[in-house]
Amino acid sequence: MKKMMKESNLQVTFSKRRGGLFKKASELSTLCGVELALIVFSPGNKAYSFGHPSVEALIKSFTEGGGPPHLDAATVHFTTEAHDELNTLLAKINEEIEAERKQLEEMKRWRKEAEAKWWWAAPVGEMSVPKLKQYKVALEELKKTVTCHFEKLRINKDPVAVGNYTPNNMMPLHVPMPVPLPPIFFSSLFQNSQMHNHHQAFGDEIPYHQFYSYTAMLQQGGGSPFGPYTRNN
Amino acid sequence: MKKMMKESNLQVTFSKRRGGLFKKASELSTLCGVELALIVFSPGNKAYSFGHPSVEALIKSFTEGGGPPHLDAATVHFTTEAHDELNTLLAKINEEIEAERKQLEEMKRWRKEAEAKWWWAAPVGEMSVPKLKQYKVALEELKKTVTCHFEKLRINKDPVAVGNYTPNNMMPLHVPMPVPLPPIFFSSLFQNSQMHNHHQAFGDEIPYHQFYSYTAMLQQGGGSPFGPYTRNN
DNA sequence: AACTATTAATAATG
DNA sequence: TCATTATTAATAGTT
Repeated sequence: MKKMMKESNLQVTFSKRRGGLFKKASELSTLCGVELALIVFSPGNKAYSFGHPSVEALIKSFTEGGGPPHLDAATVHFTTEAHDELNTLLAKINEEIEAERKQLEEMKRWRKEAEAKWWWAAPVGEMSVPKLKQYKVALEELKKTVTCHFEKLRINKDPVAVGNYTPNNMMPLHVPMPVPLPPIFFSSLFQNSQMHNHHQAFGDEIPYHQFYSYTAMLQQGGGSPFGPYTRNN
Repeated sequence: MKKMMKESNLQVTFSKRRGGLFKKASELSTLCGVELALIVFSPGNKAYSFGHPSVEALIKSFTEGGGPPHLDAATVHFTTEAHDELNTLLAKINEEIEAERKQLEEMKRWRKEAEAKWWWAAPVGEMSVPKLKQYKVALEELKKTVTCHFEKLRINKDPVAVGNYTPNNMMPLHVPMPVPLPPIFFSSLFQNSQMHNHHQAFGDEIPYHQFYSYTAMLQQGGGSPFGPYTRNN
C-alpha cells in the first residue's frame, strides 16, 4: 500500500477513511467500554480528534507512564455521561434520518410501479405506515437531551471535553476562536435549507401532483384512462 | 450500540476490533500520508498505541500552544445563546413535522379512497407532494448544527504544521515498561517491503498487528512473534 | 454527493 | 486462541 498520488482522489479518500476510522474508534470504545484517543492531522494539517473520556486525559495517562486515566469520580461520571448522551443523541438523529430515507425510497418505488401498472395493482401492502409520530417523539427526546446537556455545560463552567466523534460530521478540532455566532446563524441555516429544497422534494422525478394531473387529463380526453400505459410486464 | 455484557465475548471482540482499528489507522496514514496517533487502553488496562510519525510527536503537536480545552466567558455566552437558538430551531422542526404528518395522513387517506374508487376519481387536488426530502435536509442541518456546537466546546489552538516523517517511531504498542525490539525483528519484517521508508513498509506486507502482537507477547513473556501472527507469507 | 461493484471486517461458532 | 463462514460494513471508482 502506497500513498495515493492523485491529489483529487486523495482528499476524498482521506475524508472517507477518516470517517471510517473514527467510527470504528467510537464503536470500540462504546462496545467494549474502553478508553481511547485518536488524533488525525489532515493533509491540510487540520486536526481531528476523538477521545473517551477525553483526548487530554488519555494523553496524560499515556505520557505519564501507562496507567489508565485516573480522574476523580465526579469528572469521570460527568464525562462519561455527557459522552454517552451525545452519542445517543446523534445516533437517534441518524436513525431517524435513515428511516426517512428508506421511507422516501419506498414512496418513490411505489410511484414508479404505479406508473407502470394499473393503479389498483400498485403494491398497496408495500407502503409502510409513516412513522412520523414516533419521529416526533424522538425529536422531543432529542430536544430534552440537548437542553439538558447545554444546561450541564452552563452549570459546569469548565466542563471536561466530551467525545467529539459523530458518525457523519466530524469537524476539525481546531476551531479558530470561541467567537459567539450571531443568532441569525441558526435560523438562516435552517431556513436556507428549507427554501432551497422547497421545490425539489423528489429531485428530478415527476411529483405526485403532476402525475395525477397528467392522468386526469388523459381521462378528460376520452378513451381509456389507461391509454398511455400498457401492461408490459 | 451498547457495551457488550458477555465478558467472554468482550475480550475477543476487543481484540478483533482493536486489530481492525489499528489496521485502519495504519492504512490511513500510509495511503494519505497523514499524521495520526491512536492510543487504546484494553479492558485489562494495557495500553496499545500507534503513531505516525510517533505518538509522542503527535501529542506534542496536538498539545503545544493549546493545552486542554477551557471555556472562557465568551464561550459560555456562546453556549447559552446556542441553547436558545436550538430551542427555536427545534420548535421549527416540530412545526415541520406536524405539517408532514398531516400531509402523510392525507396521502394515506387518498390511498384508501383510491382502493375504493377508480383512480381518476381520486381527489387529485387534495394530494400534495410529501416534503420528506426537505425534511431530511433540515434534519441534517440540525445535526450539523448540534455537532458544530459541541465541537466549539473543544477549544484548541490553531493547527500546527508538523514536519516530515521520521521513519523510526512506529510504536504500535505502548508498553508500561518499554521493551527494546531486537534489530532482527525489523530486518525480518522489512525484507519484503518497500524499502526503508517506514511509512510505506508499514502497509500490507508488515501488518501493524505483528508489531503490537509481538510486543504484547513480550509482555506476556514468550512465543515467536511471527508464528501465529503472519498472515501473508 | 449518490451509486455500485468489490473487498474487508467481524460476530458467531467450532 | 485460531479457523471458518455467513453476514454486514467499508470503500474505490464512477457519474
